[in-house]
Amino acid sequence: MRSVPSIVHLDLDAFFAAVEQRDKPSLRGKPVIVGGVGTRGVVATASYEARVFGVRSAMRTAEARARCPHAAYLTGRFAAYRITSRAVMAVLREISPLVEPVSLDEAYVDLAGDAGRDLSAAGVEELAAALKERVREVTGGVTASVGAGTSKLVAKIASDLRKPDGLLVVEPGAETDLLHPMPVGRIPGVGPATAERLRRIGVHTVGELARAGEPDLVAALGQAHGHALARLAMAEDDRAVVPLRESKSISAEDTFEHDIVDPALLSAIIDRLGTRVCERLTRERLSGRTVTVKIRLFDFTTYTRSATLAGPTDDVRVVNRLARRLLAEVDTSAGVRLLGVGVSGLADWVQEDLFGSAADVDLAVGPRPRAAADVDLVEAVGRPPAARRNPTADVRAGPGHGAEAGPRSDQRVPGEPNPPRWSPGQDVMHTEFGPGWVWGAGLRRVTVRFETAATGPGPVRTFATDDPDLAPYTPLTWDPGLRVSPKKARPASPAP
DNA sequence: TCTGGGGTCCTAGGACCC
DNA sequence: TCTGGGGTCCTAGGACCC
Repeated sequence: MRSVPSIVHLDLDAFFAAVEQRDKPSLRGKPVIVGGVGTRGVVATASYEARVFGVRSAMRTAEARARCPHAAYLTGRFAAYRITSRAVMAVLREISPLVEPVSLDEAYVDLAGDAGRDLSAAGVEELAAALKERVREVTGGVTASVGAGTSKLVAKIASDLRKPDGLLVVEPGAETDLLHPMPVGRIPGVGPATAERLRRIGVHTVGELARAGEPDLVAALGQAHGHALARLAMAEDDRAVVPLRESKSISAEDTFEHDIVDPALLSAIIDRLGTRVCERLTRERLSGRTVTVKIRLFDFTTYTRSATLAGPTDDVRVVNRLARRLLAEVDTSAGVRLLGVGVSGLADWVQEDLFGSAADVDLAVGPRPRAAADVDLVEAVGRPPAARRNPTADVRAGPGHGAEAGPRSDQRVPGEPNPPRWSPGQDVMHTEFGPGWVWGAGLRRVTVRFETAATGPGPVRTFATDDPDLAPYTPLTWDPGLRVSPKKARPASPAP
């Protein structure tokens, strides 16, 4: 927790609905509801005029229609929201480079770091008031609620308290007086399930939460959640404002107007969803190893099935084939309400499929080949730019980093002992398995020397990427019985 | 006419490795 | 041959957020 209220939280009021009212003057002053308009739709955003009738986010659209039949019901125009959001984020970055967008309509700003700034409560309030005015200008009239305080928690709660179009700076030292009377559900991260568990141990307010012992909270909520809430209740929150968050998964899902039984149709939908995901992967220059299929049945029971490839891919054929296989693991004969496809385990480099085919990759489901650090790399060249996701590879690093070699997971024989590993000081690694991988995250060129028992010193092969910016993930095949020579026995560097 | 779509983080158990 | 602890990876599900 800081000594000055230098964290600002900005929240655009009823954002989607506000953009609609801005673009269609006839909607101004009227209830506007943005969300799914079908029979299974839910409300994404309700304008304040609609909230008067009790319409809320996440409410079924059918119920919203019952409460507020005269409202305008609109599906989202996300391109417009995105453009408006970008303009707001740009305004925030004029104030400080430390801007963390939480969603299209929400962001934190860290004012610390600018030594010359007046970070007194009065100074921050003046800045926030000017900020609200700038946001209104650049968005064409969309209003924002702004909170500021000594932590993310306090800034967020402050902006919540003054919605809509409000401003609150919480003075340092006043945090617990503000928080303690509140119901626990006001703390972000405390939803219905957590609130119920807390109620059962007699905790209803943040003050009671602060007085509860951490051991009791951990027992009721688990280690991470219990510990985090015990701290938040005492306004202890040192979470940083993180300007750049890397995405961890990309997914697409669809709820159907009517439940689907036809397997061929389900398969076709899986393909469509997988294609959507891969298009995004490609556009964002990402690839991923884990494919997940989500299946919601007619009765809302929900299954996920996932499988992890030996190497990352953004290949729509690979993703779709695997997704269809995962779909087949679940009995869908009674009707499917929702299907989803996701890819996680993201890397920001694309597999260079130099020696394999998509079909090979598809087969290579299973854990990534385990590390055999210090494998016989004759030479490894290339360090990725610091900005890239994969940190600099250290060829001599331990498991999980740098160069690895091992059998392809799909080539392992269950029950058989694991293949030999390379260890420092070892002269020769005998490989008795078939096809193998050499993997060098962050490397651009990898040279491997082979030596066979039969032929003596064997071929030297170099694997490289075309794009100097990319790391290779190079599946290569070597012959059973091949021996690999150690680094210390290497000859002069071979030409690539 | 019950319950969206895009995400993140956590837990727990099993496999496997050292 | 047995025992065991710690760590990582993978899978499935759940809570939560906007």
